[in-house]
Amino acid sequence: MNILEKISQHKGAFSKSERKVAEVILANPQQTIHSSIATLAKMSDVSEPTVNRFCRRLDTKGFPDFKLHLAQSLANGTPYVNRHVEEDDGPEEYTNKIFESTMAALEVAKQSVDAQSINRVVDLLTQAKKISFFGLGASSSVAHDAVNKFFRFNVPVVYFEDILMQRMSCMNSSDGDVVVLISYTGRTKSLVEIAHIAKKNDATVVGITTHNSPLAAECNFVLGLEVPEDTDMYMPMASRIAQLTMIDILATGFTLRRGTKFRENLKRVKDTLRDSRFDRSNLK
Amino acid sequence: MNILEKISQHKGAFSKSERKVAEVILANPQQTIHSSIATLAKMSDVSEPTVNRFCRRLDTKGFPDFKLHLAQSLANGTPYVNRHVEEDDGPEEYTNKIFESTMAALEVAKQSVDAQSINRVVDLLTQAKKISFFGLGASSSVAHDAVNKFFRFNVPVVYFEDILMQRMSCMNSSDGDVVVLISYTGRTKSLVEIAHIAKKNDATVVGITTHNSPLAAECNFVLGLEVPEDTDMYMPMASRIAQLTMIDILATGFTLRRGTKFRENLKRVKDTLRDSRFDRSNLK
DNA sequence: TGATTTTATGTTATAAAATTACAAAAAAAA
DNA sequence: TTTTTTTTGTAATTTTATAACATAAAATCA
Repeated sequence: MNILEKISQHKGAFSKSERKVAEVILANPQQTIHSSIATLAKMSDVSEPTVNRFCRRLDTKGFPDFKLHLAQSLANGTPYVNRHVEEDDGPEEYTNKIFESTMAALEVAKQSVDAQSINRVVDLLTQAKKISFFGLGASSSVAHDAVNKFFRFNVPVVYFEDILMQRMSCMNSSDGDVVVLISYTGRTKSLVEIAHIAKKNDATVVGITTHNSPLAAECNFVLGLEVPEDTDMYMPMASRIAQLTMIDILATGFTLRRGTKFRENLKRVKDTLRDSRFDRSNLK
Repeated sequence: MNILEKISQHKGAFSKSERKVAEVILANPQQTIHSSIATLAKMSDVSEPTVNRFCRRLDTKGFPDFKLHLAQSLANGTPYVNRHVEEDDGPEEYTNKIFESTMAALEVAKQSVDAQSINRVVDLLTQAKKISFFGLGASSSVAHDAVNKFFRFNVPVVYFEDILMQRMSCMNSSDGDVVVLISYTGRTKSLVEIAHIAKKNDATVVGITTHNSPLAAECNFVLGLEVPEDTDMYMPMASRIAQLTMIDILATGFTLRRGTKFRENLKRVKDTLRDSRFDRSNLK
C-alpha cells in the first residue's frame, strides 16, 4: 500500500503537529527519505518525538522504517501523482506515462485477482471437451489471443468475432464445454445474453470481467479484474492488457497442471515454426 | 538502476569479506532492509565497518542510504531474483510471478523505446491515406487490436489474418499508405517479404520489432522493442503486451496530434456504444 | 464557570546505530 | 625474505532515534 496515499487519506485523523509533518513530507517526499529525523522535525517545526509518533501512527516501526516505506512508494511504478497524459505532452512524456500507467494498472489488477478462482478455472479448462473464447470490441482481440495460446495445447478451441456465430456456437454447447467471456465493463448486452444461452445448454461459463457486473452475475465462475482505466483518451488500454495477462496466467496454469511431458510437446509445437523464420545465424 | 543487479555484476570487484556481505544480501534482500548494520555484519561474519565500506563501494552514502536503494529495488516491479514460473508453483505463486514478470518486461521495454522514432511514426500515421496492420501468430491479435483502436479515428484501416490477403493488400498499396508490421523476433519470412513488397510499391513500412532483425532491415521506420521473454513456457507472453503498449502509445500520439476537437469526436464514437450496454444504474 | 481528566507536545536522558580514526593482519610485489 | 599495499578489525566518536518524563493544551464534566 502506497504510504503517500495513506498519509493523505489519513490526514483527518492527525493532530495539529502531525499534520504539519504530513504536509512537509507530501511536499517533498524525495527529500524526506534523505533526511534525518532531526532535519524533518526542524522543517516541520515540531519536536523529534512528534515525527516519531507520526511514523508510528502510520503503522511503521519508527522513523527509519517509515523512510523505507516511503522510499518504496516512490520507487514503485505507481507514482502518487497523476500520470495521465496531458494535452501538451511531448512524445517522450506520453510514452513514459503510458508505460507507467500500464504498469500501475497491472499492479492494481494483481491485487484484485483471486488465486483460488484461477485455480478452479484452470481445473475446468484442463477437463474441458471444448473451450470457447468470446469478446467484443477491444476484448475481441484478447479472445483472439487466447485462441492463439490454447490451440497449442491440442484442445478444441473456438473463437468468433461475429455475435451471431457466437450465439449459435453457444446454442450448440453442452455439458463439459467451457465458454470464456471477456468484457471489461461486463455490461455488454449481447455478451450477457450469450452467457445465458451457454449456461442454459449446460456449458460452464467463465467471465473475465469486473465483479458486480451483469455479466458476472450470469457466469458460473468469475475471474474478477479491477483495472483503473484512463478515460481521458476514450479508448480501452490498460483493461485489455490486464485481460491478456489473465490469459497468460490461465495458459500457464494449464501447462503446469499437465506436467512435464506436455511441455515437451509445446516445445515441439513451437519448433515447427522454425522453417517459417530466418535463421538467427544469418542475422547480420 | 537496480542495486541488486549492480551487486551481482560487481561481484568480481569485491574483496573476500565484501563478497560475504554481498552473498548474504542477495540471499535475503527483504530481511536486509530491516536489519541494522550490526545484524548484517554478524550474519555475514565480518565487522561493521566492512559492511559500511561495502555500501560505499556501491556508490551509496552509507548503510542507511544503501538500505534505501535496496528497498527501492525491491519495490520496483523488477525483482532481481528469477521470477520465472517453476514446476511446482501453486496458483498464488504463478499468478504473482506472471504479473510481476509482465511488469518487469514493460519496464525493460520502456527503456528500449525511442521517443523520436515514435514521434516520426505518429507524424506518418496522421498523414496516411490508409493504414494497414499485419502480424502473424501471437502478433496477429496485436494487429487486430490496433485496427480496433485506429478505426475509431476515421482513417481507412486494413487488417488481414491471411498471408495471401496481406500480400495482395501490400501489392495494391501506394505512396501515402503506411504499413505497420508487427513481429517480436523480426524473423518471420512471410512478414519480411510483405515488407519488401510494400516498400517496392512506395508505401511507408513501419516495423514494431527488435533492432537488428531482418524485418527491421526492410522497414523505412523501426520502432524497436526489446523485451525479455520467459522461454520456459514456449509461448509469447510479455512481447505481445509490450507491442500492445506501443499501439496505445501510437494511438495516443495520434489523438494528441489531432487536437481537442478530434477528441470530442472520439467521445461521440465511444458514446454510441451506450445502447449496446446495460445501464450502470441498474447494476445491483 | 472552574475543576478534572485526557490528549498532545516538548525537554531531557538514554540507548542504539553508524561512522571515523587508527592499528593489526593478510596479501601482493619487489 | 622483506617491503609495500591492501584488507580487515578494534575502539572511540558522532550521529540518530527512542524512551521516560514533564508540561501545556484541549476536552469533559460537575
